[in-house]
Amino acid sequence: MKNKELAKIFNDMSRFLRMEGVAFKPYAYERAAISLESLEKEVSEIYSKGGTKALLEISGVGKAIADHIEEYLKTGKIKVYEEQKKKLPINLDELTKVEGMGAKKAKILYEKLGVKNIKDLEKVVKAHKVAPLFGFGEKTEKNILQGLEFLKKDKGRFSVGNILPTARNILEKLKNLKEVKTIGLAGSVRRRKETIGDVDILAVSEKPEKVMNFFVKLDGVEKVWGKGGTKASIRMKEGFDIDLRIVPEKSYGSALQYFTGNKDHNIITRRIAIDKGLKLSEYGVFKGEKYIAGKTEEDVYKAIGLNWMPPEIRENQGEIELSLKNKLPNLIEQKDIKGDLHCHSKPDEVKHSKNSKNLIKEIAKTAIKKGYEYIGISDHTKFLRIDDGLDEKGLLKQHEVIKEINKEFIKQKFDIHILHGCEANIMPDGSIDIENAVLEKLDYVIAGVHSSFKMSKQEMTERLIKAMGNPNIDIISHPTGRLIGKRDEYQLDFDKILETAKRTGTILEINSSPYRLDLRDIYIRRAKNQGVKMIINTDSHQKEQLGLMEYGVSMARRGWAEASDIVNTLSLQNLMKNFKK
DNA sequence: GCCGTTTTCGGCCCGACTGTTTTCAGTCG
Repeated sequence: MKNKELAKIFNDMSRFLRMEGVAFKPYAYERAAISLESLEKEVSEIYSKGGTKALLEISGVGKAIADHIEEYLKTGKIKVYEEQKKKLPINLDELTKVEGMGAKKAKILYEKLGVKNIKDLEKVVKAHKVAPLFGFGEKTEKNILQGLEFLKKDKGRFSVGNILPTARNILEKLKNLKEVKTIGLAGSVRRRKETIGDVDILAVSEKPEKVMNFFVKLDGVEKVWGKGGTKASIRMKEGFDIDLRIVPEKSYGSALQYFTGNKDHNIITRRIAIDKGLKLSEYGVFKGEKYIAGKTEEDVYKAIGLNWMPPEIRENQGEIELSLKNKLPNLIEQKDIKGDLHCHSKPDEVKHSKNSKNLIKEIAKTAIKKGYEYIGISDHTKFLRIDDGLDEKGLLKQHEVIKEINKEFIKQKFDIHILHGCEANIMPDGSIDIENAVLEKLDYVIAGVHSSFKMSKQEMTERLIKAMGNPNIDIISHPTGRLIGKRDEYQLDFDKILETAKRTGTILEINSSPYRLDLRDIYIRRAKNQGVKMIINTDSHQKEQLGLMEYGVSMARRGWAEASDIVNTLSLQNLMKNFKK
């Protein structure tokens, strides 16, 4: 993990240098940081095997930075960095999160007003001490204040599950304008990041003013940040921003390429262009003044010697290297999914109502519409009293109900098979809240942690390892327990979890709920690399939520998963082979 | 500070927009 620590330090050093007005050096540190972040090997390992000479092999690392790395590995500190921090003891990470605050402004505010962090910033802004400063003004002060309030309200980022439907809606409205020739989403929404800062939309139009005027007057616009000839930016009442850019038709592909990739991906692609004697910008690929490509993304990547790659992986995590070698993964797609095994019905109906079949039938019919081959009902179990968890008796009764529905469906020629499972609870000691004798009778069993989240890393790891050792537990639901923006993942030795999953043949869930998205991308990639099987489920509590599958699939794609890594891409028969009994 | 089919010096990703200025710096993506 030294790679990450060093990357952060070099990023900080880069920003310090930028604040001092030093030219070009910041780039060098930034590049080294990017390089370290995407390095596959541990830098400490590289150093222990080959010394500073081996460090020089890392791209972006030269003599000075190699020395810094060596110093850090030996002493845990880098002297010049510590000195920089002493000279300017400000929390840059925090301050630059405020919209409109960059490194230079932060430095001035520290020197003139002693601002070290967000709290200080709020104080001086509210006391109107900022506006009179040279280079600042009334508007800047007001913008900083708004930026601060925005950060407080929702931490500045929104769940992709909240953003995507609104974004699609607006896209549709713009698409209907006759002045709009082509339009599409870019940015982190297109990459399907779990949280989105703002939405980027790109369009081609010969009458940009008309499109812009329509855009800033859309329903739900709270504020217009700015509107120029080719770019406009609005704040929606829901609290997030949307940027619209109008580009020439021959630049649509290059603009899409540029506004989709994350920063690192773009820096690298532009550097690759330079190495080939070309220039890549949002306007196209150029050789000198001459336009070479830009109309489509495919053209752009091809012009600089790369293969087109799916937006979800454009994060400089090795995709560029693989693209050069023609070895990009064949990512899983929504159409590969053959069923959803984490669907809740209303256990209450099973216990009390005579019509307990109805909801399960509705869920199954929704699944048929989605083209699924199977659907799994997996309700909570008895420990979760608040969610009407089923006890052993209830589960057995539900099992009979589902058997009957399957028989009815066969008669009526409904083309789906309903599997019966449950989502049992993993108790703090790793035991399960339902007797094995009953679990055995079900088609499959999901188990998850729904209580005591604050255990030590060792305890929580042992808790899960014990559950995975249970021969009746097939799937671990939402394995890290995080709730996006609300609750951190619990402490877990994920390497040990992967090792155990592999050894015991336990499947890890990719939970599609936009509030969970758990496993997240980086864990999916690690699971894939270890050969651990995964399943993408919706955890739906209403039949409409079966549609959340797309978020799970996107997360899986961000984790580089292919269909072969995900068991619910298999036919029913082959799926069953992945269960323990 | 780093790098090299423009290779040991000279360039580094790049353009739009805002707010402050009065020709441009800072920020963003």
